[in-house]
Amino acid sequence: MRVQHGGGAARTKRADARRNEKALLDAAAEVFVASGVDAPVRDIAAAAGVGVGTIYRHFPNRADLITAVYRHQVEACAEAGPALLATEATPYAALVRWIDLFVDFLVTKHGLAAVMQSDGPGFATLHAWFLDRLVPVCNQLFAAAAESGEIRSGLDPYEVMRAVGNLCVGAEGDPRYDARRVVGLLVAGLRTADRPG
Amino acid sequence: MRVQHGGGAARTKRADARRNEKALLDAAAEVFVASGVDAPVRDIAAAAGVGVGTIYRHFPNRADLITAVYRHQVEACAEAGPALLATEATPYAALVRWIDLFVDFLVTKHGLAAVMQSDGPGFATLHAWFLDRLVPVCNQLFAAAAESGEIRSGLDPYEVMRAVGNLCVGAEGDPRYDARRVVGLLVAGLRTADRPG
DNA sequence: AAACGATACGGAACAATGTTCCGCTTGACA
DNA sequence: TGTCAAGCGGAACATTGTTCCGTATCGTTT
Repeated sequence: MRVQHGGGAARTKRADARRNEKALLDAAAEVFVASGVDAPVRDIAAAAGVGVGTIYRHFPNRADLITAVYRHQVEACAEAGPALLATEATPYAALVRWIDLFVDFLVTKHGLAAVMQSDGPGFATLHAWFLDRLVPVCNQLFAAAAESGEIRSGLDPYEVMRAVGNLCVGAEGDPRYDARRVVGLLVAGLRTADRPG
Repeated sequence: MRVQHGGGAARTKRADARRNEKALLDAAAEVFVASGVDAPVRDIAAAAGVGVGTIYRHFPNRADLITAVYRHQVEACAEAGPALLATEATPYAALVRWIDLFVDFLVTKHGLAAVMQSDGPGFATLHAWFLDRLVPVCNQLFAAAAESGEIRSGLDPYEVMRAVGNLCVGAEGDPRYDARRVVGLLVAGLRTADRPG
């Protein structure tokens, strides 16, 4: 008899399936580091020692695999927002540090930023998931920094997050382009024209 | 006897070849408008009424075709720089208007911005050509605006141009993301913290 | 006008890559 | 141990950029 059955509860998965899923996630993470996020599906399958069919059984498409690989890190970034707000001297300082965190995350994953704004069918999911998770956090930081008069009001967190993501595209491999620096410029543009103090 | 021969002068091309090249450029321009810059090569060939081989005879790869299609518009944008500097009230105003021009150009060509930062082998050419032509113009505007104390000094035109290009990626199709607005934020970040007047 | 050779053309064929399909294998449970 | 749904491997398919080569065409020469 099944451990769980019916009633809408999650079905137990076979042991080999669980094992393969983990192998896949680990292999994908390694391959992404070595060859970039746009590494061929076949390479990932080979690295995990499974067939391509197995990938697609666990992850409906490439984007879902990418999502799964980075889920924890995005989660950590999201959770860092409120923490920074509590820790830093001012809301604006917290905002700056949080965006730094996000930029570091994107820039250190070869090609992740590029894939984030790809308009392929499956990537909409990835895109949406990232933003759904992070935009509310950004919104909270914006609200606090606007409240303290350090940044303009009326900024759209979604739009700014997308802008920051876009600015991270193609960093790495071009010593003349520093994503952190240009994001710094953008964040400077967020400040109120007339600042208190 | 050949009209021109030897001595390094350009070889005369056959009449049908010239005709096909023009047909190709016209067809490509139309297809790009209708289906985006990432339209399949076959579609362009079909629209021009030629075989794919003919495309590759005239343009070594997709990127070269794209370059050829937009050459005139980029040229016009480059030439607008000095003109604006002469026309507008202040260098900063000229800079703002010029960047607007560039953003409009990128945003109205579906997918052009996206392809600009693709790291494919052939796209390096496209990328390089755009920047080679526009960075000096930007540099001139920056120099003037820095001179008048309206923007920070030490800004790298190449880096800022790339940033603006990146910000244009994926505009269109997302009513929540307005490239012009976020570029405005970035440009605001260029201003000196302490402005005269 | 006819012949000829270089130029150009068309589209089949190749390579890379995401995705689907299906016959075979295997783990879980009776 | 027998059964069978869950799971697996990898061949096959679809799409797209690019190359190749046999054939057609243009421009020149006779």
